[in-house]
Amino acid sequence: MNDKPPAPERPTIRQVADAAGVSLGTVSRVLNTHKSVRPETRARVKEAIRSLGYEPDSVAQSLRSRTTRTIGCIIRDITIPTLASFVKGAQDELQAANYALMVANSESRKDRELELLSLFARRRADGLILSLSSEEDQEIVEAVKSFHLPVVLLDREIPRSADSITINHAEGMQHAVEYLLSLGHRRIALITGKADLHPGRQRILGYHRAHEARGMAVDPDLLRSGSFLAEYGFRETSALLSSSDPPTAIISGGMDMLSGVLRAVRTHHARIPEDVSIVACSDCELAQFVTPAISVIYWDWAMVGRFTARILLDRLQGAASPEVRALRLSTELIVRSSCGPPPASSQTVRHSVTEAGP
Amino acid sequence: MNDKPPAPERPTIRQVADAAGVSLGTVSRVLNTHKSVRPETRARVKEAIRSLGYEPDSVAQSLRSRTTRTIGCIIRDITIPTLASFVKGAQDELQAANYALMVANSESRKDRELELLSLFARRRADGLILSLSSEEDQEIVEAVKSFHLPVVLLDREIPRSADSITINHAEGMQHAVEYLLSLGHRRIALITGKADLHPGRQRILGYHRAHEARGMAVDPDLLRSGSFLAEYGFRETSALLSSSDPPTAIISGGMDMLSGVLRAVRTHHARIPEDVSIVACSDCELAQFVTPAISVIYWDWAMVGRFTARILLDRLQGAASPEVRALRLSTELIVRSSCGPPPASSQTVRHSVTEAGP
DNA sequence: TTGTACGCGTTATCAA
DNA sequence: TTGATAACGCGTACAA
Repeated sequence: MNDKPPAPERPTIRQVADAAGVSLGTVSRVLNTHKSVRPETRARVKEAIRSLGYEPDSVAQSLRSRTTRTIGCIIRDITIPTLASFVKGAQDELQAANYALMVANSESRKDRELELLSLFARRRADGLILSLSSEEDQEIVEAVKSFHLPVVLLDREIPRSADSITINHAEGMQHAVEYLLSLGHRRIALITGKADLHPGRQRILGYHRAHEARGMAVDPDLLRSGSFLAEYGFRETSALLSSSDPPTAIISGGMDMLSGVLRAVRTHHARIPEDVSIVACSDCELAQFVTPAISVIYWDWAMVGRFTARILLDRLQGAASPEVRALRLSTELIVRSSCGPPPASSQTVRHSVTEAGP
Repeated sequence: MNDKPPAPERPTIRQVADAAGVSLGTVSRVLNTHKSVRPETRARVKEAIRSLGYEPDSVAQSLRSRTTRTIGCIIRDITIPTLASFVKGAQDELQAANYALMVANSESRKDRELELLSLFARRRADGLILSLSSEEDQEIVEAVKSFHLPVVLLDREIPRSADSITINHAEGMQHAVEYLLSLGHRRIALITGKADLHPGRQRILGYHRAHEARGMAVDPDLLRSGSFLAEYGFRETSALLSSSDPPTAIISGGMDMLSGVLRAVRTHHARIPEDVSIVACSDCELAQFVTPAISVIYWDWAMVGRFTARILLDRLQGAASPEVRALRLSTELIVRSSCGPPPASSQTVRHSVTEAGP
């Protein structure tokens, strides 16, 4: 019966059936716990499974079930510590539900994103977690919409087209600016990404709100909105610090921008917080262990990951309402030692500039 | 012929064939560039493919080809920045060769590792990158050996059973210790993992070699070999600093241990490098941006990732010799500001202790 | 050069 | 309760 000389390969359900002296259908029923199997045969089949070390081939299962139990995830760069935390959180949750996560780095490049999107399509991912470089680019938005799969956008919003989980950057930024204002700062710089992406847009919003709440005008020169990269943080911090009327506080408005900002501060031999106060967006080892420790707008990235996975799993298990879900997570201001009152010398300068505002 | 009412799904090769008015075999030949296709029909098929937006289903391909173009990777924790760099490097290389990488965190737990190993088996990974928690545990070693797949061990060695890429920690450590000795230090502590794992074992070896080369005995109390975790670094650093005869230099012998060591140093209000010199193993943002910047034993993790992928790809493409390959990467000592001469007060103490050695 | 038919390992339907 | 059989989508001998 079992005449297969060159078969050192993995056993199939067929071989288990032969070994147990039953049909392949019966083995399948045992595996999937269909009750209609006599206990006696069930035991015999289980024994055969054990002795052969049989494990179902998930590729074949996928072909049949039209489901891969695989989630695709496109992020900027897994090397960014906060994103790694996110990935881990999502992965833990997904793995517990027997799903695998496949992560890919886009480097924020549109071509890579489109490529990866089609990669995940070919690989028949069951769902997608996306943190794309644009919320508006038609090609990308169309590509996302064309997926008839559960998609969760991470810190992005494409209204009415996909579930999303976002951070309340506006609120967090407003609190941070209010805090700096309360310390006496009147020239607070914000360096962040462009307003065409949720995080940049919301941070700018919060920045404005905090000023408005005090009836203060915003000096547009203090608002640097171009990129989230550390390199941009370095460049703009350098420019700000060497300007004729430098800020007394700088907010590093990107999750991995802080190193660039700190590098510039050191290059300019500015002391923190004596010469300039610093606040960063999202916590990291660097912010905690640098001296002085940097105050941050905090949220739990791993939890965001778990939530994201939950949303996805709910959709996949049909346990979700048909409407688009949009979760928004609050932030918390963690005060450390990087903020103090503005240097006394800036007091006079301050006024002349507030007047020079728009 | 094409009576499939509810078919808003992805087109199959079948539908492409119908659309082009050829048989399904011909479409397959076009897709796989089998030359024996008349240019005219080839064009017609390509047009059909384009207009239907057809993409081959890689699940079905996998079932046929018995290959998934997927590599499994088990590491301790993707959250460790250095490992994230490794993963990224490997991923870049693999993606270029049209392979996908599936990463899973083991938290160094044996049960998780076995579980993940069997997960990757079920999912029919084509190859594995493993950085396991043990090189000796029989159950694990057997599980690894039982895979008839290309496997590359990351910074681990199981002789004669799988390719491996390791870091020359012994050499790196020896240089680091020699450097500290040359600064005048005579009581240099090393905190690292157990000797049952390559990195710990090799670091301890290098530590001993550097002492031997100077004819110096090693005070066993200065060698703390228990774990690579930051928490262990914190504990042992605390213990060392509050001992009656503290070290004048401490080597943080784990890729993500530094934060723990630094935390302990600060808790004890010790100044770096005035009171204690510090060297870390493997570079990271933290080491670079903390003040003073920490000297490190450096190697390029992303390159290790790319090499690892290369080894794997060579095997998968049959372009590798049958013998087991064992690549070993050199390290480089990056001197920053965390090391200086030992404090003068330690001079007298030093001698009494060298004599008290084993 | 092109079409047909089979098999990859499952699950599910339908008879027995 | 169980066994035979038809898909799932693709690649490939083999036949035409």
